[in-house]
Amino acid sequence: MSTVGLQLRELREKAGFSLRKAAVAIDIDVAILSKMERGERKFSKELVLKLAELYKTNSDKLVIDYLSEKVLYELEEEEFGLEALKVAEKQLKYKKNK
Amino acid sequence: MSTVGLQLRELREKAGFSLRKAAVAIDIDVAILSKMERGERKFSKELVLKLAELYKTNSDKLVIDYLSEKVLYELEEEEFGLEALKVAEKQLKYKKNK
DNA sequence: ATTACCTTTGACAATATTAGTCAACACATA
DNA sequence: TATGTGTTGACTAATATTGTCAAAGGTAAT
Repeated sequence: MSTVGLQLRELREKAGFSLRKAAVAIDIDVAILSKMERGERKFSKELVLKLAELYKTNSDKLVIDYLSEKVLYELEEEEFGLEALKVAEKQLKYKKNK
Repeated sequence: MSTVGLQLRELREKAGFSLRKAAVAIDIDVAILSKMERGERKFSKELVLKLAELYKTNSDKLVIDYLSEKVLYELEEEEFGLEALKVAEKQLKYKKNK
């Protein structure tokens, strides 16, 4: 399950766009959008932003979830995934204070 | 800087392997190992494990750092990188208890 | 100064992964 | 039937990753 996909599907429906209309509006093939919403294909950040704009919604949470999914994808099945995340977090915090 | 690269370089030197010998032992081109140790190319997990074994050292920390680097690479320059990590962590913890 | 190592570098080819295109399908409804 | 909906799979194109190779430059010993 892709939460970004589900979120964007809901947003699209609430905004009254058909899959085709939305795809045309952001200039991609309808097949791609269909697959992305269902998690069969990964989103790109660019498309997440375009869709958020199209649906007139704030993109922050969407982007965060998008990144989170990307990270989890890399860590799936990894025994030390959680430890790796903690190390990454520490490094990132440190970097921010540079 | 790649901490995995640096760590593996130190380990190699302590174990008394030349770059060439180590590369031969794990069956890769010496150029690749050279680049990996210096962070010019990404390691694969498989190679990290092979090298750890070659150097007779525990691989856990190396793997964790390897994964952490991979994750940070995806998040570099991302405004919401830290938030994404936290979401990912939460999801991973949840998943572990399934 | 040549031999024998070492590491680094860059150009190139091979492969794998990801992204995009397209046509057809199934479903519903006017 | 005609129109609009979303889904699917096969195919191609583009991009990224990996592997190969030859050559360069360094160091040390003889």
